[in-house]
Amino acid sequence: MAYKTRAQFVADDIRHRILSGEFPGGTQLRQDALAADYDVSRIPVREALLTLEAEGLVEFYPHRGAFTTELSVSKIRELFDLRVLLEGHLLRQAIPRMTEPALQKAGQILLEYDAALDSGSQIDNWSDYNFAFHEALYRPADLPEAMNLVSQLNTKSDRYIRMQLLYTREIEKAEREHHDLLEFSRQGKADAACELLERHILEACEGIVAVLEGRVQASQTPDTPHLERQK
Amino acid sequence: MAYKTRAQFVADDIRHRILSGEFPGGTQLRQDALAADYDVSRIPVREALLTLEAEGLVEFYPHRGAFTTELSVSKIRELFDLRVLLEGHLLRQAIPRMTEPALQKAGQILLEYDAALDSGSQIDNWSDYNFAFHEALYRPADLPEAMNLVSQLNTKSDRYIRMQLLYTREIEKAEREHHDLLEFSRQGKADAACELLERHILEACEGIVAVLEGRVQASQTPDTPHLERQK
DNA sequence: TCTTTTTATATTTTATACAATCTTCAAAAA
DNA sequence: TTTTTGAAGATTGTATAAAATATAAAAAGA
Repeated sequence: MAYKTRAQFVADDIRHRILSGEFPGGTQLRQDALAADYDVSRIPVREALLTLEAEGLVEFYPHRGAFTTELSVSKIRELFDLRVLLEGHLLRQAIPRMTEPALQKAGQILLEYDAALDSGSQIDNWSDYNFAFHEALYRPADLPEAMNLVSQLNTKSDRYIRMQLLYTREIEKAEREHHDLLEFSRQGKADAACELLERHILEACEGIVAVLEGRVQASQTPDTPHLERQK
Repeated sequence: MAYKTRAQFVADDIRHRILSGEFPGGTQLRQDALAADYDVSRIPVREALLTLEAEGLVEFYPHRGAFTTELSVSKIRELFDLRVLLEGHLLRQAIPRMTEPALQKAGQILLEYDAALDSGSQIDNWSDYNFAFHEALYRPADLPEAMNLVSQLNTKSDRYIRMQLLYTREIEKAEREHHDLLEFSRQGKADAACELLERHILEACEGIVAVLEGRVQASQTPDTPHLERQK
């Protein structure tokens, strides 16, 4: 399937490369090199980078170029706290409005992934599945702006979630919790569901923080950001 | 003071023109015309429009151009509900961490605006003052990501806040509530402050909805969006 | 007359070329 | 030895020009 514009294609691909860890935090993204990579001029590359800047994955320094951003532990904690707040809000609005087709849809996504899980490591796809399930769960709330914010938060933290999954084997646990979450939702137990959701998110957060802090002393010091943070 | 790049200057100015109502929802923003306006080429204009797209003020339709977005009543309600959620979170975190200098700063902003209020209509500046005060109040929470989301929500709803202020005389009431908000914060009364904040935001929302629905039958039918909404 | 196809025009999107800015590295002065 | 200055090189930011795409208007067929 063809993309609408080259800028969009390039943006999607660079995003993937950042999220997959190919471009770690602090690396400079040279417009020339990327343009050559995709065999396009620098203009669509520039537009792609601007899009990614808006998503928080990239930061522009005037006349110095674009660099991938890096999140501190405190920022990661903040992002996950916000996820608790917003996703809790969404789930609480969604549960009373939950219809049978919506429940079916969410259940189907779970089953599909359960099957995929058995066939081997699917870390690359896990983020998408994860988000698809949560989205299906929140859809009945019919709050597109809130969903949009949640999506933003997910994009920003996605890199670190992947990293955690590479180091720990928490996918199965998350998957079990997803099943419980769906069951609570089916039964209309909003309080129990939200409580579980909060634990679900915060424990993932702590897992990431543990990996981050563990990795710092496991390998050498990680790449420091190439530039001092401005402002 | 000079801007860093032309694209940023153009983005700031177009944003202002959208928020001030010069470009109502649904108007097409032609790159040619804007480039001529600012006496620059179309590329910085394009980049500015991309920035504004990320902020939700503009939407691109591939090969058809950029159009200013328009919010439905339900979307406005959703935005203000999210403001309640996030700003409540921020205020609650901020109050226990409130220092004397922070309180002073917020108080100073209030006094400055009180003074400006007497000297005449300042609707154009009110949004900035309003945001500056709220920001000062939330700053002790030290949650930049949350502040960022709040800022986004404000930008999106700013047009409608201005509109309300043009039609109703609610500035004084909001100003009184700001003083009360600061007083509760000084006294460490988090519950009372958050409750007031919630009322403060939701009443503003209802004011906007009233104006929107009133205006529709006051003047003729407003400009319909030039394009059918896609997706 | 109505529908479908074709052509034309306007606008966006992308490529190429140029200008402005920043970084680097060496050389000179303190 | 350390600091500062300045020119070369590299990279970004912008302008102009060409290509691609969508809207509209016109023409052909049913």
